[in-house]
Amino acid sequence: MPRNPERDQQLREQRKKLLLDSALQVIAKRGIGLTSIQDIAKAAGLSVGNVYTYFSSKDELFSELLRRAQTEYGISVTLLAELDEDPLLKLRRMCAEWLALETNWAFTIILQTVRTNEMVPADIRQAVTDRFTANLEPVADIMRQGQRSGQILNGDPLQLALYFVSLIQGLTLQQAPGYVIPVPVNPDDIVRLFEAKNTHAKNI
Amino acid sequence: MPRNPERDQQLREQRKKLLLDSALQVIAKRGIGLTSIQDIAKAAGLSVGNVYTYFSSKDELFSELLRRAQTEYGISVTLLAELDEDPLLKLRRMCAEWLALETNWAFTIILQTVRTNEMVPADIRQAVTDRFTANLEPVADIMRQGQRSGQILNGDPLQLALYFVSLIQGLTLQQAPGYVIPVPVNPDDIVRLFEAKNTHAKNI
Amino acid sequence: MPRNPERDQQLREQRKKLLLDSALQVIAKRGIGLTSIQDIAKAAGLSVGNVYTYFSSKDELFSELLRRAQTEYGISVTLLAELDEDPLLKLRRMCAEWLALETNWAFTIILQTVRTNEMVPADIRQAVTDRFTANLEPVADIMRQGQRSGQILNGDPLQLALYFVSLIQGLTLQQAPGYVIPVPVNPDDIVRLFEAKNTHAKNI
Amino acid sequence: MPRNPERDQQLREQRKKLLLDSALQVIAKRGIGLTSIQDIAKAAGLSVGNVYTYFSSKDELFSELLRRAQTEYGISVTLLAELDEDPLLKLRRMCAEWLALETNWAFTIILQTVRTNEMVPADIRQAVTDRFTANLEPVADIMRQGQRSGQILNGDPLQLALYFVSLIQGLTLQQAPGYVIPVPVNPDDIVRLFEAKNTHAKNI
DNA sequence: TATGAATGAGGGTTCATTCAT
DNA sequence: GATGAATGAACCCTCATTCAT
Repeated sequence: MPRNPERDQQLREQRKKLLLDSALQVIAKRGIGLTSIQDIAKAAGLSVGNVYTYFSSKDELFSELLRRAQTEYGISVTLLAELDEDPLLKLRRMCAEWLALETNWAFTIILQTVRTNEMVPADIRQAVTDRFTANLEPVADIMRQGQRSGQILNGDPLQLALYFVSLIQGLTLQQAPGYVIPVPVNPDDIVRLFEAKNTHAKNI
Repeated sequence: MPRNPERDQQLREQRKKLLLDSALQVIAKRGIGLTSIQDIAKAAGLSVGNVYTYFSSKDELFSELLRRAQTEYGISVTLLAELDEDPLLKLRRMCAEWLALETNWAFTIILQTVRTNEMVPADIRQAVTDRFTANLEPVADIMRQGQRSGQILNGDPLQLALYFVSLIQGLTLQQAPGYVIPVPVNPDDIVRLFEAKNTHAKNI
Repeated sequence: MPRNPERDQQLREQRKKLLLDSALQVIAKRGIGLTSIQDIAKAAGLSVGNVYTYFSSKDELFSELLRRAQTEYGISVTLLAELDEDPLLKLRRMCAEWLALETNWAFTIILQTVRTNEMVPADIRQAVTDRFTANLEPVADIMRQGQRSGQILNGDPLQLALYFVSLIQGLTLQQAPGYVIPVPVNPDDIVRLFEAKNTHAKNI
Repeated sequence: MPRNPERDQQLREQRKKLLLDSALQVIAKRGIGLTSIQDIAKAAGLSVGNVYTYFSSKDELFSELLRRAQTEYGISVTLLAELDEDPLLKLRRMCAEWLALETNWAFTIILQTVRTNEMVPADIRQAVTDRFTANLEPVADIMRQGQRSGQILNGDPLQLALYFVSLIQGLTLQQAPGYVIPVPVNPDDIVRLFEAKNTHAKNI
């Protein structure tokens, strides 16, 4: 199989993805502060020096990790919003999926770390914040859909979206592995907070 | 003004408080992982070595910082719960106060960081989690009060308390200084999520 | 000359040996308590951080240093014991060789320091003590050989070995470079202490 | 009781002695490397700063400690040498006393540390070595007495004294607390090494 | 490209010594 | 004199990054 620029580029992308996935795994286990390039390289089965072939710095790797995760999340929530389905069910699915994946926990931590850490370059912080804000839109859409059908509370849909996402993220952060708060968490109960007041009355 | 043991002790306490306050400021800016003893000492105007006159290690300082903040918060929310006042108003107050103080922002970040950071020793993490859980109780009490008067949603009060606190903390984390998400946050709207569905209808 | 794993391993071993030799030199001069990684690195012409590429900690380096020295000594004294030679001559040789080499002086100092220094972790101390005790055996063998031929004093051979080794080590310690005690030291005279009382003249 | 210069001087001497004794105790327990001014002060029930009222530096304290110990030892061994007693018995007593006191262990370690450590100022090292050499004299005297009575081996008495003292010190160093070499040590057996060859024959 | 040794800055911590009270 | 807080240098160790092979 002869080398060609296209195939090289493909391999490069594969390696980058491998490194990013490995990074997320390690961070999920060790926490962001204890994750070194060494750890990531080992988890990916590459050498330390080789990591720098694909990412110019640790910051760039983390930044790229966030970019991809946020983009993926944005796509997935946009698709969800566009589904022809009960809005409340959509919220429930978001909630359940988010709380289920352990990697989301790591991702949320990285997100917060980057957004609250002044050591992170301003442009990266800005980019992360912008994507976060943009990703509120599809959630706000779901809220709007629910409001139209009278299933979801009135009020600024963007605000509701922010509350919903903040609640989920807040809960995610409580789930530090091994130190769980002894209170059950239930997607249905969470979604219920956003249901319109007279839902039941109506139904009855 | 000659020295005496009492005055010495007083000065000691003052210095400890100064260091803890400085630490809070710095951590809020840099994040816990990047906050060095050097930073704290500089912020407090002391030498690095002198920090160890008051705290035997960085861990102890952080642990003490959290202990104090959580204890203070616990007392304040307990007092709030015991007030003879509209439960919804109590929630509103909690919410407003929490989102108003910048120190709460720093404190929330530290709290989350400690609970999610493997660099923090396990026993400290456990202690923090335990206090966090204990501090849910007064909030659950408020929920119970509201449920008895029909003002607050039915369901496990402890769970509702966890949701409420998580939501506030989640929102707090979004408020990174300088990179605010362009969505207004309103305590009344937040409390509304926890109101009983047919409150108004009933009352009317 | 391209790199390959074998050659890498070889270089690694060379570097380790270089570091251990440098450490021995420095410790001999400064004493174990005042020898820093910095000193060792400088003596070896390497950077401080690089030392940790080869040894995971200062303790491990010291421990390895002792392990090698004691193992080498054990082999050499075992070989000596097995020689087909006059036992008294064997003792004389041990004595002369030991007092002659300056590295033995350094080694003795380290040995004693480790065994008497609470800064050294307990397990390392135990290992050193165990090897020291084991290395008494070959010397005791020599004593037994001499006792069989009536050339060496009666009594517990292990005890005699301990006395012999302690005497040599005690003398070694007196030989601090530049501050020598003005008393001549003579291997023959030392060995004479262990000769049987009425050996030759009387028996013949 | 009014102050007067004489009494002040007395108190000063008492405090110095207290500090030196405390230092020896602590060193015997912790080892020289782990003994800090703080430890010594605490053991003596004084404050850290106050130690510097009596000794200008840690080095001076250690140096003074050695000076006193060596002087005391010198006096005691001189008295022993002048006793009208069997020379072999004298050696036996020296040996037994030396190996019995735990503080002698600490003292021997300090002695060796100072003599083999180039960080110690040259003049202190020289002084220690000189006193050590001087203290060999009384031991040599005992040897001479024994040689005159035919009880002790022939040869340079000073050399024999050095061997005897080195042997005792070597054995002392083996007795690191908690890591004892499993070989019994017996003063009688040690003295026997220095007995004249045909002692028994003669006696019989 | 791939490797991992090498570097150097920085972090936590200790401790002899000084100094204001 | 007595106290213990304050200082600053030094120590061990880690880790992002570079570089020779």
